[in-house]
Amino acid sequence: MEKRVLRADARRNREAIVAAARAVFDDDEQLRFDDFAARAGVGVGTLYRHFPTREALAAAVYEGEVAGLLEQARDSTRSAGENLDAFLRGFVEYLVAHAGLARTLAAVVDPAVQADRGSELENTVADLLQRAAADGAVRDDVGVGAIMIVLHGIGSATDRPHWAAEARGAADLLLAGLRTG
Amino acid sequence: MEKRVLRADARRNREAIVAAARAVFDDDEQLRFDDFAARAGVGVGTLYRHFPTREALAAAVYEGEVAGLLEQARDSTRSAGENLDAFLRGFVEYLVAHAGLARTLAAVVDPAVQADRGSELENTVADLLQRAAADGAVRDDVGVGAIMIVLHGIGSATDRPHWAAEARGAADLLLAGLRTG
DNA sequence: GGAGAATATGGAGATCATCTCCAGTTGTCA
DNA sequence: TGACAACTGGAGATGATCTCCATATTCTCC
Repeated sequence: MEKRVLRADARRNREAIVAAARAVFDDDEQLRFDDFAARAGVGVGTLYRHFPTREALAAAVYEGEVAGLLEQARDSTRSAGENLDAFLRGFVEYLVAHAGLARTLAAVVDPAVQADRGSELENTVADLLQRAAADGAVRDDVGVGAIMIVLHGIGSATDRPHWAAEARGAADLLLAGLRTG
Repeated sequence: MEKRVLRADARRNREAIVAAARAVFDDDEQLRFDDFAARAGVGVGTLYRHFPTREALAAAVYEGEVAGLLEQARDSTRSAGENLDAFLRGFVEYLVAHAGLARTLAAVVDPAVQADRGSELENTVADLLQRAAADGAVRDDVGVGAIMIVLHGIGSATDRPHWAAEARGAADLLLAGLRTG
């Protein structure tokens, strides 16, 4: 986890790049990596300094996107079981609504990277799961990993003809499986 | 579905390429596409004529691999429910045992391609599912797509630290979800 | 507010994987 | 065995990726 403070121009450029990349991904445009620089009004060198690989760029976009979702994750007026349920369904709906983004990110974000850094997404799901299990709302012998795998599957299937419906089906299956004693 | 009969030398080369590729994938070697040709003792041109893209090559390997698994899919001494259960668990075990292969294939075989051509794998799962549902062994409101998505997630998660365990966990969840009324 | 020191920039061009093309070889069939 | 179609191999064109560094911008401290 880097601590270095970026110079003002560096931060500005970094943000411009991420913003441009998010737009490109969301539109599902297929762009040469170099062109992301042009989109952001920045030189190639700058792009590469901030994001050495396509993956790094995708990870940065991903982080920003997920942050928004995580905020709604915990709602104290609901039970732990309801929270888990709502979050997972919400996540799937988000993916469905942003297929382009989901496609790019799934294709490009290495699951191992997310796992290594204990991604916030995974931590949040782990927490929701643990609370729901403690409440007896779901079984307690399932790891977060299994859930992450299913989520990743959903995110990487955007090209399937009836993806949206199938994604919801997979989520249903997942939640039904969790509720099993 | 091609019908053309290949000349003897062409068939020989094609098979050599697929065999070499399977070995490379299984060892999880990262090779320039051109080098697959050298591995198979064949010129680059030949490689490209048979397999215009990396995906095409992966698909050929994939087809060969899956064929083996499908043979064991139906066992008339077992109930439809048991068959589905056994096949899905067997598939996961196969992936676990061939992580390198699973990684490459998942990374490279476009899910849409599989879906378009009604891949044999999908057809088989659909059939097993339908029979199990008719038997009342599993719910009847789930499409194959949902299952394929989970399987794809399992196949693409090979880089996660505790992949094997998590893969089995995901399969458990899937099967438990299917059994729900 | 100005003189360094530190940090960041951009884009020309090196590098390297991908893919095409076709002169030559091999297999097939009568 | 000859004639023709099918197939081969690999040199080189193509085009994306990434490096390098002379120049520019920001920061710090007096």
